[in-house]
Amino acid sequence: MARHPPPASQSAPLPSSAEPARHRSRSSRASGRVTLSDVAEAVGVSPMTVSRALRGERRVDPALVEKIRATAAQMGYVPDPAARALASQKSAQVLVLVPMLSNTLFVDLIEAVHKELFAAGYHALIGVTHYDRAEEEQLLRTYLPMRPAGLLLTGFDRSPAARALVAASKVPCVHLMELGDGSGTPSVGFSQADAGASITRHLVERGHRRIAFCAGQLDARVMQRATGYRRALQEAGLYDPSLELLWPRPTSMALGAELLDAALRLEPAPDALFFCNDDIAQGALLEALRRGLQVPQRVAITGFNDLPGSDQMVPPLTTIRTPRSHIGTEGARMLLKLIRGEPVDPPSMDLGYELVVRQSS
Amino acid sequence: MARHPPPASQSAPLPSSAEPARHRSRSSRASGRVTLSDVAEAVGVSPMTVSRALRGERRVDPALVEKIRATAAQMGYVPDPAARALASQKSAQVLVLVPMLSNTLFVDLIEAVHKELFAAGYHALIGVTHYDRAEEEQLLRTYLPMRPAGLLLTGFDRSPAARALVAASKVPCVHLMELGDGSGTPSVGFSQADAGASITRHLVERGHRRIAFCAGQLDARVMQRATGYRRALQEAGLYDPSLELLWPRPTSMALGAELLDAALRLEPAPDALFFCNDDIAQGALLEALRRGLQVPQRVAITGFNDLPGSDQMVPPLTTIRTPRSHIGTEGARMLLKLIRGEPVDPPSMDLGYELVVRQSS
DNA sequence: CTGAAAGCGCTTACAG
DNA sequence: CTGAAAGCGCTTACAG
Repeated sequence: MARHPPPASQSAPLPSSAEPARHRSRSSRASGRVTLSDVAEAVGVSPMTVSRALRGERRVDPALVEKIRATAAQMGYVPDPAARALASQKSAQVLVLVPMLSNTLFVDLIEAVHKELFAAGYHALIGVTHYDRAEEEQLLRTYLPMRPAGLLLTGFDRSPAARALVAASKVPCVHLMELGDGSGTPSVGFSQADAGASITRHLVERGHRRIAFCAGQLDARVMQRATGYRRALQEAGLYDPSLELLWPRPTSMALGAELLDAALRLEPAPDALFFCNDDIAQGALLEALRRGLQVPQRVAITGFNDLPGSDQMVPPLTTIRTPRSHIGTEGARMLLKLIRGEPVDPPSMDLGYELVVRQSS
Repeated sequence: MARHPPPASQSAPLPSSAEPARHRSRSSRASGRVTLSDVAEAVGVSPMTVSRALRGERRVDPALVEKIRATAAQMGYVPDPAARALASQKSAQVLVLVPMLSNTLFVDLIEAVHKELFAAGYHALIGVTHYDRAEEEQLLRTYLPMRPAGLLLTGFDRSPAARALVAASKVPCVHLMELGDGSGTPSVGFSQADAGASITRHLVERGHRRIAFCAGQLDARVMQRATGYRRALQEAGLYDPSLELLWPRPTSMALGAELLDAALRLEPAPDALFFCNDDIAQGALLEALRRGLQVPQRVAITGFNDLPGSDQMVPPLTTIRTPRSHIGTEGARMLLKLIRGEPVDPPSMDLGYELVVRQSS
């Protein structure tokens, strides 16, 4: 093991920061990679000490740490994530599963998650389930063997097999967007049902009496909003099941136009439409424009989520602003705590929502 | 190494597919993980043979392969990606860097890339640069040490340091969305300049004489579209630099409204506006609606990319449909070839674009 | 077609 | 505060 020539790099000029560190030919590795041992040899200590120093572990002489840090930087040493993962039995990756990226809601969520995680030295590995239980299961089967440090899942609706995979992996996991059932499962979100009830009540207060619920996608959260809608209308004595348009098709602006059309054909016609998501509400608003239908005079329209463009609509859309960025940040923080073995006292964190009244209602 | 009790799992019932395979207590590993050696022992061959059989390498007795496959499946064996990466010096991850996820253009790109890569056994590791060279550099510094099998980058505009990192890593790399400079750099995209010229010419043919170019973000591809715009107007003898509104701010529907306002204040006023992206064009269309400004009679409006909603606008937006899904698919395929060491004969693949004429022009 | 040996680059666990 | 030993779970390269 002593076939290295004496280290010469210490007197070498520092590489320009604009260039990647050159690989040293003095390395014994065929890969040309600078390893922990290379650094250890250059400094004249054991690899273990370098490992400790670089990871900021206690119990290393501060002066030595400084020297090791400097030498490592100068030599362009970068830890090998694969080796680290293999030795420590865990990676720096956090698996983040969302239903869809075309809904900007989840883009906001991911951006916030990434930012928080990256700052803590973790990487977000993003998986998209397309609202498909089988796909989610496959993603878990594929990525769980990578020993992610943590797991961030959207909601609670998944297959028993998926649940079992997560449980068996013992990887710390936080659920986002919804609140748990109080059983102590870590989650960060808000009450989708309460939010649905809130915007429905707003419509009732505005004097509307025949309020339809127009939905596409029909995922778990949409159905929770429907629950809130029902609750609010029942309380007001205005509930009529024939006013629920629950279409399983994926949402889009075009679907919103179709839903508006269908809703207006109901007899007697509704005087207000609660769309389960802003994209279909926007589509409905544009369809109303095309038809010359006055909103909200002829029919009020509301959405959910406050997505980009909703404030630009004609008229601007009344909606529920959901705290997805905040959820991403707090969800990541909670996960980080779990990863570190710290306690999370309220395992379920309610971040609320906000009714944004604009001119469409 | 002979401290295992005799394998009993062969007669054990197959685990229900709805449950993850249980960890065998007979494993010598503290991690409880089923390893290659466990499978080898159960079958009665060497770990090397199991490794070869499971990877589908030639030169293994077909009958043995079958037996190994079955036993591995029954035992719930899953290869450890970290160990594999460490031993083979490369991972199954492909690093995909895009500027922004809030532009659905890149979501479509990523979806297509993921699908193609996943089917080939690779995983897309997504990084978002936010149109920031420093961020891109940092992502490369962070993820390149993971030894990704390949690299998928958006465009060619990056810092010299980023280029150097990519080159030094020797990781196969394909550039997406733009075409190369003909120097043989692998790329899949289309000519942004030609597309910009094409839609400009369309406006000229419609009889417009004062055609403004309204842009936000001003990334490399936007500026290439501007180049095409200029070229087309110069050819028509209609070029006027004062008609170029180049705003560096990030695009949004609200910015589109502002750009419309600014464009209409030009003197003499333009009769057509070419927006560099559909989101700002949509914003402009809505602002025109608010002002009661007739489109296209008073002013024609066109966009770029054909994003969701453009066909729903009032009036529907004339735009350029860009083949991002196709680019994602073909880009991933080209990368897969490079990874396998196969030749890619035209290293630059032009997938074209399509002028979509609707009612806004 | 199959296997024994060595090693990938780290960290864990145990000593001192 | 520091280090020698062993091992994480695979694959490469060399034999046969």
